[in-house]
Amino acid sequence: MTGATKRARARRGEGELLRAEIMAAAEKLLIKTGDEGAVSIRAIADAAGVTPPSIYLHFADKTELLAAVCEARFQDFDRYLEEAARGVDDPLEALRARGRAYVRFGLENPEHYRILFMTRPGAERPQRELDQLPGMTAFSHLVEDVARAMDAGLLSAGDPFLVATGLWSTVHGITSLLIARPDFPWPDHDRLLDHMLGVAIRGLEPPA
Amino acid sequence: MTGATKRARARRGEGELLRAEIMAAAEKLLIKTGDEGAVSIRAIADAAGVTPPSIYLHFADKTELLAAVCEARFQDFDRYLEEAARGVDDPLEALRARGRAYVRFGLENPEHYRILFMTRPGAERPQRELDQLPGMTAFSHLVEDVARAMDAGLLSAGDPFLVATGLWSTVHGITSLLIARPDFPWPDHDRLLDHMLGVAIRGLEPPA
DNA sequence: CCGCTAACTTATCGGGGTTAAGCTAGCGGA
DNA sequence: TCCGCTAGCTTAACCCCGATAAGTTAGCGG
Repeated sequence: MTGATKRARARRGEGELLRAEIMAAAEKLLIKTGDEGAVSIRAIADAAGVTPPSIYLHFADKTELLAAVCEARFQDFDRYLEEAARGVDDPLEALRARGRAYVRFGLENPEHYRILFMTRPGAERPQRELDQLPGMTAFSHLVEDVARAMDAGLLSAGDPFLVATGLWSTVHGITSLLIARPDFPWPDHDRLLDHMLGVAIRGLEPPA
Repeated sequence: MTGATKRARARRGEGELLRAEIMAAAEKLLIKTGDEGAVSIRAIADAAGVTPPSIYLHFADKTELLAAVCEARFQDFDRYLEEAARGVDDPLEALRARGRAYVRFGLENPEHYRILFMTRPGAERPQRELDQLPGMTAFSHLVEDVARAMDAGLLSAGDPFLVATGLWSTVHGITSLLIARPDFPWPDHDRLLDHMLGVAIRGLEPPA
């Protein structure tokens, strides 16, 4: 099954064009099949109208390709969360909006989410600089928001990094479980999420 | 690299012996390598002193084998959690102990945990009966504990199933993130976990 | 001693990631 | 105009994988 017509060779100096076309083909396959396993080097090459070894002219190996695809998608992540929190005055409501957006984004891009946040980075992926980690700017914004809420006295004072890490773990927990175990008899997703966000924020509020 | 000496054929009527030996070999490989990808049918067969097709006399396919291995390990799960909660009088402290034990078990069996709770069940694994899901008895015990704490007035009244699901998501969140993203600059694990359990329980307590 | 069958093995298929080596279009220069 | 060089690919191959069809062998019942 040859997917695309054979691609014409790029002109001199435009070899990088193929890189983008490979990523686009991989992205399309990843979304269409929703299964990392179905996104093979051969299938990607076929969809891009190219032979498999061509891919290695632009990516060291398959994991690097998939990482590039997922990270590209997750560059929208921070923007998406900021958008959701924008215009929400109450800092606690902003945190809630951010959490809801996080889960929504994960469920709308389940395979990207799975690859980035639910698989162990093999020994191949070297230790990356902290601020290079995908989603790190989004996390920084979360820490800032938590700190703001603490300063405003809406959350009890404490370590903003610790609290933000806990909130991240919480929204990741529900996101990843919904992705990994769709067969579980989940309560209504919004009801569960609102419950969890309510519990988390109530647990963080200063004692009355 | 031939791993084990060639295994002697089982005697008549004892064919089931091989099933256990295959699972033992797979379990050993899974723990030693810590990588599902390294646990190939061929490697398992080699370690068991058998040829690859023999495995298919006892398991329909590879996922069934790995599922059997992981579920066997997780039969200890419920016992492990109950043990941790036993003898703790305060129901809230019992919940805490249960949560801590959950995370500990996951981190002690990361690859088992990953396979069972961090991968999408493919279309191959059919919808299982609810009470056949691995870890389901452990979850039932959690629901009961939550209901008891509500009855005792230690948690505000509500839907025990919803609350238990939220607690599960919370401990799963920290467990799975610690497994999937060891490169993140985590706070001390115990500190983070205690913080999260504290927040969750405080958020569930009846208003003072 | 024969035959049946449980408990395997041999041989093979199609597909995967990856690499070494070859080909070719087209630009720079003479 | 033609040559050579090299960017941008392809051809061919290797070794691994999961899985299956068909064959073999050991040992018990008669």
